[in-house]
Amino acid sequence: MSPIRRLTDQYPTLATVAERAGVSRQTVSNALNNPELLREDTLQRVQAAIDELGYTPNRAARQLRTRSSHMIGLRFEPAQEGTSNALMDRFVHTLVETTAETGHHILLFSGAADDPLDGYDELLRATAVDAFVITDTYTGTAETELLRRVGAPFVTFGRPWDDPDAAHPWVDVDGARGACLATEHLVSVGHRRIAWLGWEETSRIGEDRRSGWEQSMADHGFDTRGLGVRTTDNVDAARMEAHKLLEDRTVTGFCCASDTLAIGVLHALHERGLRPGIDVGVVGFDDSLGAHVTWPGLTSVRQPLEQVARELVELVHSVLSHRPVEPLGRMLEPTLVVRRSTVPDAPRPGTIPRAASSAATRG
Amino acid sequence: MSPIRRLTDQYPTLATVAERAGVSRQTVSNALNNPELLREDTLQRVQAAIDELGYTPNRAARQLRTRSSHMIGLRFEPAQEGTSNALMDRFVHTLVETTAETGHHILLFSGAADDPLDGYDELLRATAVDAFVITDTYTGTAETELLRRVGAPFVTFGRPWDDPDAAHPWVDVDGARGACLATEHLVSVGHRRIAWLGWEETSRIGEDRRSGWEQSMADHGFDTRGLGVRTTDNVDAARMEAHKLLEDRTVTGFCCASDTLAIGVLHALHERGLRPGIDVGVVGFDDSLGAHVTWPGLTSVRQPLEQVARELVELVHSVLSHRPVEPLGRMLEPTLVVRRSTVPDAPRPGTIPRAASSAATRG
DNA sequence: ATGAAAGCGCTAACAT
DNA sequence: ATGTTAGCGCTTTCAT
Repeated sequence: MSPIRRLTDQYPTLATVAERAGVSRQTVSNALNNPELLREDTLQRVQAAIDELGYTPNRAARQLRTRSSHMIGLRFEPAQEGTSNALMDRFVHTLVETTAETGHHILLFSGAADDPLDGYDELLRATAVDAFVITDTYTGTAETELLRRVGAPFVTFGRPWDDPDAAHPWVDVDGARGACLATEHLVSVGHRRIAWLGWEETSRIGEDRRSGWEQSMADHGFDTRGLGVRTTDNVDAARMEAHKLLEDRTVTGFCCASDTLAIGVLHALHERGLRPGIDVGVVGFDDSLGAHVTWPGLTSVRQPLEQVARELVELVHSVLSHRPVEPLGRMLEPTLVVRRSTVPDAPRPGTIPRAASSAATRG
Repeated sequence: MSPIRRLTDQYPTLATVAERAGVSRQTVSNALNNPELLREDTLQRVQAAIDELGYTPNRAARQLRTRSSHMIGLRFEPAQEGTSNALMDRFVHTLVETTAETGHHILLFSGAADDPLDGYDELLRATAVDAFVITDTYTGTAETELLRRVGAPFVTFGRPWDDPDAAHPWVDVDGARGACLATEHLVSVGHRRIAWLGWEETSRIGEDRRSGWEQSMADHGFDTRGLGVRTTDNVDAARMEAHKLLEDRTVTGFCCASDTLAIGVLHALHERGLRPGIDVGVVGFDDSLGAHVTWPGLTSVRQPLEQVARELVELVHSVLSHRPVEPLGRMLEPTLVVRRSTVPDAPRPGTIPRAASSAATRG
């Protein structure tokens, strides 16, 4: 239990501790950073002084000397009305916890919405961060090119889609595999005519996911003609596309690129008096809040965001310690969360849990 | 346009700029921090050198000297399975953007789940943050007491419920007013027998919201006996309570403490063949993702989280510059977002938007 | 209006 | 195994 100390006091410094322990400042520093250099009894004496005084090294001083801030930068995009990083949340949580294990912190920064590079350079020049975690690789390669050019350490959530020269470590989740899991699940509960409801063709991630459905269908020898539909990621757009597809009464399965689209399908089923999970099977992608609470519960592909975060942190540490990373990329497997939109007797929908923060609780 | 510079080079320092501009280091420092001290032509020469070299002051050095990190700490709670700070997201976004305007950044940290104080003290001793934003005031006053005791600057999202001695600035949203809005809305569309479905009595926020419903009902002279129910914040629990309430066929309105509870009510209506917005009106609280996408769209109380964030940042600046804050607390008004669960011809449910980050998009 | 000197708290390099 | 010296890049104070 460290003693209470007011901010207006000076916090203890190395010198304070050194005097208290009757050693030099350097010895205290060594006790912290190279304890194996100290004799056992000296170490204990120093440690006692540190505890008594409640000493914690001044980050600024350490950072100035070592040129390492122990900060990892994460750009938090400007919020747009209606957007939400609900999933990001699981990811960021784990990022914060994992980096904390090595005394690192996450520094959130923003940048001009129209400039993906804004913010990075300044933090580097100010030596405010040691490395970046980038989560926007699907938008293009602008950030990664910039950071490579200036030699800044970084890792990405997302494979380098369009950049064969990329040499940075990355972690990604296999979207095609996710769609494959979804399709196989629909087949296993008896569906044969399974539609794909996905994003526009310009979405790399969307096309990747779609390829999993195509592959699965082909493996079973099922015809996909007329069953693959692309639209905007919107409940109502999906609802309307679903109505069109459902005019073909043989269509009984929907594999969707997102929970939003899947929920649109559920709306269409509702309007037609079709029973989700009984008459028609629907699978979403994200395992978002909507999948948890929507009636009657939405089966969805879930990404291992926690594992993504942990592996990214591991990669950051490798990069910072100049350890070679081999292989450069790690592809993780999504899983399927089964609910009543495909299996009638699956558990009931759960909660929008009261989050740990009051902002969520009160919301 | 600043020149490209590799990390392996040294970044330019004050000395570099001074040499380039033919002045002393101090003059460059003044150009940055007290430009009014310089002669116009000197200032321009220095500014030109800064631009040419792409100079940005080293944060560590500045921080060591000024004892100000320009960091604001925000504790990000450990993630628990199934929890989500979906709403936090809007809040944090705005926090990041607003603090950026004055060159501040948000530092995310974690702490042991079982110790609300963990993490704060260490950041203070390390002089890693200038101030904290606390979002957990409903859990108790442990953090605020600690920070007050050590004299650390902080502001809170949430009024100091149990702490008459609190002297810190805060911003909160009037939950009672939100429930009042919801109740009045239900009355305005013709409901008279309006039930309250809320949290357990131990929840201060829950009781505050409930009081708004009670007040509104009383103002209209409506009887609330048997209509106020408390349960856990869970879709299924709410579904079952709703069924009980709906056995009284005169009950046609539900005012809920959360979207989760409201969605549970919608499930119950569905199971009874009752039409939301036509036979029964339902209002949630949060305007969460679930409210956006759930069928047929959920009317919900929305908190001005963006404004909360902006006001908190303003308060932080006041505290840091020792400006007196008067009044200490600011209570903001929620608004009502009307959807089809109360008004049949309201706009259709929208999207779970693809967020700006790939983590969300891919999720 | 500009410059010189000192020092924030730490650690790397070297000396003992 | 421990101590001494120097200096990271900046701003504050004081001198010019």
